[in-house]
Amino acid sequence: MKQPVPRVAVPRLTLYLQCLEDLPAGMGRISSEDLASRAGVNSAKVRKDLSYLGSYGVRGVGYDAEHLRFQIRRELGLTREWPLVIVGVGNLGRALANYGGFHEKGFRVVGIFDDDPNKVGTRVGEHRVEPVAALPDVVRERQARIGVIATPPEEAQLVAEMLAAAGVAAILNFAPTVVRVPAHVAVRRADFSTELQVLAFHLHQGTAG
Amino acid sequence: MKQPVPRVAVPRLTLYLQCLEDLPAGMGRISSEDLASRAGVNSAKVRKDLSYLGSYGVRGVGYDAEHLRFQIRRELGLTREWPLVIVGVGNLGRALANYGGFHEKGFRVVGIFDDDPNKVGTRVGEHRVEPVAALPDVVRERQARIGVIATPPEEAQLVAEMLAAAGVAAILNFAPTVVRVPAHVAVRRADFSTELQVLAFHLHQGTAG
DNA sequence: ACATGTGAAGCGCTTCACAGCG
DNA sequence: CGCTGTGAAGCGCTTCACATGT
Repeated sequence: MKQPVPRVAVPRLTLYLQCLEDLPAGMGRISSEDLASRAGVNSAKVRKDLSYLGSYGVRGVGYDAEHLRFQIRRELGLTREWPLVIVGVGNLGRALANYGGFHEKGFRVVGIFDDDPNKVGTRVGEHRVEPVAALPDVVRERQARIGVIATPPEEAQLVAEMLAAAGVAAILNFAPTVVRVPAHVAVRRADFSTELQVLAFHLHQGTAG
Repeated sequence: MKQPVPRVAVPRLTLYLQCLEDLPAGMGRISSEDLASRAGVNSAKVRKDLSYLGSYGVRGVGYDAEHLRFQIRRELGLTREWPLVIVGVGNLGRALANYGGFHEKGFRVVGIFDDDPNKVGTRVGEHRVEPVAALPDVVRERQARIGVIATPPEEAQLVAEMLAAAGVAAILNFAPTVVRVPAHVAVRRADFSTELQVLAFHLHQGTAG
């Protein structure tokens, strides 16, 4: 029967979701085998992961692609819209703010902040940059649940504390440093150099045993 | 005795490395307990992870911070420099190219590419943007081992194939799509929306059971 | 006295292999 | 017949708890 989703299955569900959205138009159904090969995992894992959502496949046939998309989105909590704020308007902050897929993926930018007077008041995407001092009020008023840190590393800890104090429940930290926040706030690192270093390790293993 | 590093320990080693680099100046040694609390894991895990490198701690005392940094870097293969190329000069590509920590972290940008004629020839960081058509030759000549995809999703698959054909051994894909490459090429996704969706799931769980 | 290093137990995820069902 | 859904076995990682060493 329907069991709770294991921690490690969550990123895989987002992966399947991405694969389903990249599917050629007119592909109404898909087998676990096909989805597995697109996602780069084995089919038993796909079936097991999908079984955590419920029994939405048809034996002998496969899964209805659109229905499956909806069920994954439902399980991940993406059938509502999560308000988020972005702090830091460098190239990275701009790249994030201009990301086109927010609505489609279940998110909405409700504020973007920087302390550079040359940036405050300018437009980025559909938003006007506000001073960091305005962050606490904005987070509360617009009910932001997620804060994205796109500042230089020196400012990341302070921003994390402001976000936590203002009441966000989760932080995505792009700065190459480790921030400490109260236990009730979830933090994920999205660090470029971590990713590169993991790849370097694989290459290193390949060459040096 | 010294065992091979488990897959899942690799990102944690990079995390410890980051914590060690953020240490207050003049902190010559550190205990597993202290490092664990900075990294947000438990101390037994730190000790176990560090034991994969060898026995570099002193019982009753702790670890020499600088020596430990070096040993982690050695194990990850960061005592050499890995040449990489960046494809796509949008805000994201620029953010990546301007990342200041490449040399310190063990990487070197040897080329940056885009197909927009308005961008080719312009400078980004210390590099001049080259046309994507030049990618295969540049990768070969400058021995790039890693390719970073910072293009729109529509172009990601083609770029991935070019990188693989040109001989990179690893790809870091920032585009929100899944790319397929020959099995001998390692791929990591670094997708903004995946990270947000994982956080959304945690928030969703917290509120809805 | 104190913190590391580590066998061993415990736990959760992966994979297998096939029963179940359209 | 074909593909899903799933108990059960297998595997690898985490955590414990203490022997080890300074």
